Amino acid sequence: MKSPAELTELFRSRGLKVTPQRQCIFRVLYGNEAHPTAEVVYETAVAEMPTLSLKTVYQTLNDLADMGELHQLELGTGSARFDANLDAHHHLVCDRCGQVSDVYGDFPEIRTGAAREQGFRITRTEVVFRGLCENCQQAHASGAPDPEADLRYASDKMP
Amino acid sequence: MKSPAELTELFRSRGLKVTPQRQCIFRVLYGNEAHPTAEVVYETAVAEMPTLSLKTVYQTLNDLADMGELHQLELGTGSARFDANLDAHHHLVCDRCGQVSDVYGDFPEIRTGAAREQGFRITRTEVVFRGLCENCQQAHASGAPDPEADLRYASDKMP
DNA sequence: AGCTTATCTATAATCATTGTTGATTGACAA
DNA sequence: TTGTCAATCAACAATGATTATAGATAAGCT
Repeated sequence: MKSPAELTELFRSRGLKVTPQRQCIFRVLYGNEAHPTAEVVYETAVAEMPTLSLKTVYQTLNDLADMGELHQLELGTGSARFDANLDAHHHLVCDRCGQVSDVYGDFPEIRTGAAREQGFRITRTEVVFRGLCENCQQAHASGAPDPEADLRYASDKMP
Repeated sequence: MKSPAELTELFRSRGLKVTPQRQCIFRVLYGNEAHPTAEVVYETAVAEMPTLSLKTVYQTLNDLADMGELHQLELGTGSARFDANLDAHHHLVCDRCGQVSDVYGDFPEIRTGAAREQGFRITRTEVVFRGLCENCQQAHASGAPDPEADLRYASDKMP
């Protein structure tokens, strides 16, 4: 995704105002590869700017997504996740903890095989791989008692 | 998906009771290729059985999904959609009206290409094609004034 | 610095879904 | 077929994610 400085330019050029709140959100997102939810972005940003509201986070994330500077992912993990990585890539989703990671790989056969299917005009193709991440495989193998545990889809804080 | 009679057997064999409400829901789902939301299943079923509650629909859909007799899809269209088609297939989603249709096609390269990625154990691979359906392409081309119109994600009634 | 207008916070509303509860109803066995 | 008990029903309330409303505030241009 673009740097905070570039996003500042972009917002100004579109007639949108650049507020400290928005800049704080830009900083949280920049280089973030954790696919955070709006809530997680809010928690991270509020540590730096305690008066920030969740609504502002939603608004800014939606603005960025509308401009194509951020991708919104709906992966069935309860809430939308935002992806600052704009390179062509796909996703790996853990069914147990909800962790999302990136998979690089171009699959030309999907595009050629399904092109112009049923009169549709296809603009994007998303591939989602689901299963268990390394940690959750171990937890499962070592007889973790409750696979429906509360940690399922626990908020994954970013580093 | 299994026929209402087979589902009746299956529920009994699992110790679940087969109520008229459940049978009504089985009938609504059988052969349904419209990927209905819970709300749409409810609206269809309630026409036949006016006392049915939405909660019962959710409960039965979840029971069927837990048994693997129905797939729950999270496609970012606002609410979960239920897919009675258990054959291996993927989905085409219209960004404008939310219509979902099936795409058959086996893409071996995505399995071989991404196998055992980053320590993950992959159990399912879903491919989602997004774009505009035939109707919405026309609406867009003919200068439909409001692409954010209310008909976006309108409930798609089934035949 | 002042004006205009977008944005901010806070609060409340909405939507999809799930939990709770008392009444009702299947399935099974006698 | 009828009694029994657990499962299910419907109505209501609660939850979690997201969005709308409105008055106060501040960005950006002049």
